[in-house]
Amino acid sequence: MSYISTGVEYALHCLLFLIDQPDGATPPSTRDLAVLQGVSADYLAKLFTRLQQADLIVSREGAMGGVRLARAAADISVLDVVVAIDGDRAFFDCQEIRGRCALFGDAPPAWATRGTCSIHAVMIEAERKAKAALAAHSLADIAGRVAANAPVELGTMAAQWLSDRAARRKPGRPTRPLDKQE
Amino acid sequence: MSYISTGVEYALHCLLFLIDQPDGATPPSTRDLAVLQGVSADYLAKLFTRLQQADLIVSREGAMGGVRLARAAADISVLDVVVAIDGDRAFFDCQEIRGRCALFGDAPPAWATRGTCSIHAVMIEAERKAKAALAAHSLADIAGRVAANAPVELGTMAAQWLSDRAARRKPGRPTRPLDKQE
DNA sequence: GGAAATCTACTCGGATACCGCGTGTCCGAGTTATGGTGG
DNA sequence: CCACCATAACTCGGACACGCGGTATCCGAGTAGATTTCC
Repeated sequence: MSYISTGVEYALHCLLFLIDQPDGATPPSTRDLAVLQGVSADYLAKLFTRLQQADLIVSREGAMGGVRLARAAADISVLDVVVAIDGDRAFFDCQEIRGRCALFGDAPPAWATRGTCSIHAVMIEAERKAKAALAAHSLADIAGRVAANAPVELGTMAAQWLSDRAARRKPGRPTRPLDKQE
Repeated sequence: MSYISTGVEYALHCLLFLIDQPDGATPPSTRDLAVLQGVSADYLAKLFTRLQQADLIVSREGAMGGVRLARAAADISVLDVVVAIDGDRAFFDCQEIRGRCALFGDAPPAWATRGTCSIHAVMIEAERKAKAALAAHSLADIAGRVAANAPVELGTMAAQWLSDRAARRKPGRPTRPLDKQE
């Protein structure tokens, strides 16, 4: 399976649309974002709770609630999102095979299990290189590259779509008496 | 799950013991290696067929057969082993979410799906960094680092163990007539 | 003494079982804004 | 006019179903060396 889950992909795509949201307006809901991206709303909601626990977003509960970036897009790295969604799962989990070597019988000598396994060390180094690459890109960076390849009206189109969708929410409309319904 | 399977770990540990095997002697069998490492023999055999398909080892079939490195340990990188065992599986498989965006309706415009996804590009870069790190280490490098942390007699102990084990193989001893059994 | 038969120990590859985990769904609980209702 | 209530739209989090793929086991087929047997 791939190292980076599709959950991370969903989250990143959605987070890009949270950039440049006006501060006062009602924030987009996770359902709005899910429909916008064509992904499962329930699943995305679960992903966003993890983003919230990692302090990448702040959420407002209740009607007219929603979600917004916790800090500037330039201060959220791709690695932040990966760790928030997938946890800091290991690139490679060492089974400590060196201790099981038949040369040692049942009791491996101390020098055999001291320090980190030489093979493991290589994997750790590769993992660090990969994570450094992920940490080097922020949400703002990616958004800039997306904008460079898209027509200028994309930003306003997205903002319009989200605000339309927010305006369509109608909390607290009790079911009208039947005689007054149209 | 982790990106690098435990199969790679098994293979690497075993390959280290194939370094410095004398050329003329009977090569170690995969079962020998499995016992030496305390690992499932059947599973390891399956792994070694993949190493053979990747031309990292050469195998000799039949009795007194076995396995040996196909080239110098300095010319086999960790990445070679990873690719041979796990295949070149993707770090991240892009679902092309950008094409599903509700802004586009059913027909995403050409500019939206042209080139590689900006998010995917970041992942590809991280993957290349990781693979470069894996490619930078050879079997010989690792063996050198293992030897540096172990007593000097480790090498001869391992060679002794393997040649003892090879000597114990007794192909072609037919079951003796009952009257001659002890 | 040499050829054939026999037996053992390999590699190779397919079939299959097990199981953890990523993906996705469903639902109840708690929270909050809105609109209607009654005093 | 104001307090209250019902309702809708959220977030949060647990429970659970499903399927894929890594790990592991088993077994038959083919191959090759060693030993015995037989001519």
